[in-house]
Amino acid sequence: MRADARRNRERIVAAALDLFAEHGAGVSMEEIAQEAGLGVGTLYRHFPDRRALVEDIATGTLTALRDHVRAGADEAVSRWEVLVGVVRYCAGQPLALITRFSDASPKSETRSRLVHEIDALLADIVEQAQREGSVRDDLTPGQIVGLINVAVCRPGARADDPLATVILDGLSTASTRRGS
Amino acid sequence: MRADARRNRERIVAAALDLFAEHGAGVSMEEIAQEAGLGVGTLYRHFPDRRALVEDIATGTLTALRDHVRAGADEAVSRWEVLVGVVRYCAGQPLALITRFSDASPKSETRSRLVHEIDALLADIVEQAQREGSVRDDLTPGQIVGLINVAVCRPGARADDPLATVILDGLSTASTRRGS
Amino acid sequence: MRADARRNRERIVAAALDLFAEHGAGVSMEEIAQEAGLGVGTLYRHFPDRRALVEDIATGTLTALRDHVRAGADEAVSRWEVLVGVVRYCAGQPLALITRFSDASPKSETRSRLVHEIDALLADIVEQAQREGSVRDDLTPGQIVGLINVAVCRPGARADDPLATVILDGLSTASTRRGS
Amino acid sequence: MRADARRNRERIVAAALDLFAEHGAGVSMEEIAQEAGLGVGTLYRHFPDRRALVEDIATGTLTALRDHVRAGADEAVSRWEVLVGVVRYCAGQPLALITRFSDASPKSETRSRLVHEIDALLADIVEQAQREGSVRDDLTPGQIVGLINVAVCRPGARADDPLATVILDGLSTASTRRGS
DNA sequence: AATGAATGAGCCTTCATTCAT
DNA sequence: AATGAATGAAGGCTCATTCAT
Repeated sequence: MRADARRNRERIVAAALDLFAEHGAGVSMEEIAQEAGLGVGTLYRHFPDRRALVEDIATGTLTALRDHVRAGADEAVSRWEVLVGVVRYCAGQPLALITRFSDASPKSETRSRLVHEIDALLADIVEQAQREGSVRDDLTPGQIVGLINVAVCRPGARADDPLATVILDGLSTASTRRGS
Repeated sequence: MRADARRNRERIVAAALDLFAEHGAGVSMEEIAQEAGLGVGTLYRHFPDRRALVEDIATGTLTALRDHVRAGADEAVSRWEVLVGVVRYCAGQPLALITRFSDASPKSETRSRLVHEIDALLADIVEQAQREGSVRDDLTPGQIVGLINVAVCRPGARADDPLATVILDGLSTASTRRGS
Repeated sequence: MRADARRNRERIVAAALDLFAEHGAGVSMEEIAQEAGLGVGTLYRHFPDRRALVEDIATGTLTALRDHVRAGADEAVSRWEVLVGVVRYCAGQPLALITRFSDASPKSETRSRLVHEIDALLADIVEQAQREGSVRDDLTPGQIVGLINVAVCRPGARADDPLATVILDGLSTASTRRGS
Repeated sequence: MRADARRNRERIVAAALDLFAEHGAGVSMEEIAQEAGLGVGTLYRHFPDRRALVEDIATGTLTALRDHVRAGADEAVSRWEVLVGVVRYCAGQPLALITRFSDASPKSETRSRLVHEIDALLADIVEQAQREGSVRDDLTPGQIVGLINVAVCRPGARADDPLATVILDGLSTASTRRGS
């Protein structure tokens, strides 16, 4: 039964992820439970609170992102490729959630820490990319990380989002735009 | 009497604007009425519905923005200055509201129309700016408008927002960055 | 409408009093509202909380009792008559409430204070009664007050409750019982 | 296996007794099971119902009391001593339970029968005590039993409860109080 | 037989909306 | 026309009870 419980937990998270992504943070616990094919009680057995559920999803999403960035940082490819990989990864996720949630709940300690970790990792990568000459160096790494966040952490962001493309393109030194 | 009514309506809108900007979209009708110094009944005399109130605020904000952009377009200054003016104007508004509302309600016809109008006006200005040589032309006007929107229509955006600065700077041909 | 509101508040208290007395403290807010012929919302307009309602009832009942005891203390009759009057008064009330509530909620400051006030008033009266010779003096006033409380503050206590009679009788020096 | 089952049943009853006595009747089945070191399922194997559990506890407590009273009645000591023994016995039990439960559930047939049996036994003893001259005879045995119940069946009653002492003392003819 | 996960009715509470004054 | 009291649907959460393992 441990297996069953775990599966149910996963179902809940998946359902919540879907519903939040599609209908915003206003979705009711009942709806989430229903989408997961379970009773409310089960949902509350796994998460003591609505906040706990939201927190778990946000934390989970952010942790996965952090781990992805870390993994990317360790790969033996150019820093530029790493950055592009991160953007692509984010675009494949319903990261919109993170943005949406940040209004509602008072962002836990854990969540803030994760966000900072991710930003720090990204800033490192950007800095190295600047040194390797693939990213323009007239902006600070912090500014560039800000741009990446905006490009990627918006509701509705997608892999082929023109905005992401534009921003990435605008950061690259490889760009041959501009008469020059 | 008519004057009184108008004043009440304005008070309501102002109160709602303040509260939404400060405490998010969760504010109750009662709170809004109270902030306006009125009873709920009076609020409902002016707005049949919560949706109507929100819609009115969003529409009003967007209409003002459109008018501002139009007025800017008619001024005899460089298109670049017009763009900078638009960004500054937006930054002074609690435009965050627009973003916040866009999640909740299913954006009315009117609202979509206004957004399109604004984007079209901006695109025109951008195109002219590209012709006058003040904005880089390796991006389509549409892409650039997208960037401007992102820079400006986020919760918490401000006039001195580094991101806005960065994006504007990135769009300008005047920039001396990049060895060139 | 002020009048209406007041009447509704009174209806709520009366309904709660009835239901608590009859079915115990487990009665739901919905049931209370229904008994009062009102919607739940109205109940919550008058009492922010279940606790607030319970507290209000308990406090009201105890305040009335205290005032009654005080008034009795000021009357120019024998202290014995005052005691009998108090017992009769209590027996006419659904004082059972007080007892029942004392388990459930963590008895507020106000409530404790009222209980102490009442006990102190009664102890004074008892002491004077002992001096006037109408109450046996081989028990301390405190013990006697304890007996009175028990006689009177039980679920189901009534004016003609034999137990109250017995205890009063047992306290009186007038009793000619006991062969002597 | 049978032994195991019996032990579990006893654990459940003991746990419930403890928790009810300490935290009131609001304790959940889950908590009881946990206190007993068992799963809820096991609890429900032994008691089909919450009512069944409560009933069992009440019945058990009352049966034990009845047996104790019967045993006392058969002893070759003065009836007065028997009465004192009963009061002491009760005071050692969390008899408060009985009182608390009497509000909630509609007291079963069995329970009413036991209460009547006990009262009848006590009334007999009191009557004999009156004949033996140790208990005042200006009250009916029924009234005296009522007093004893009140002295003893209250939440928080203890062996050295001043009220019990006072009442017992008040019933005794041995008392030297009152000038006489 | 024991376990604890799942269930869902029911409770407390909030808030958009209506309506009597 | 303004007010704020009344309404009740709906949401979050608990807990007695059932059931799969």
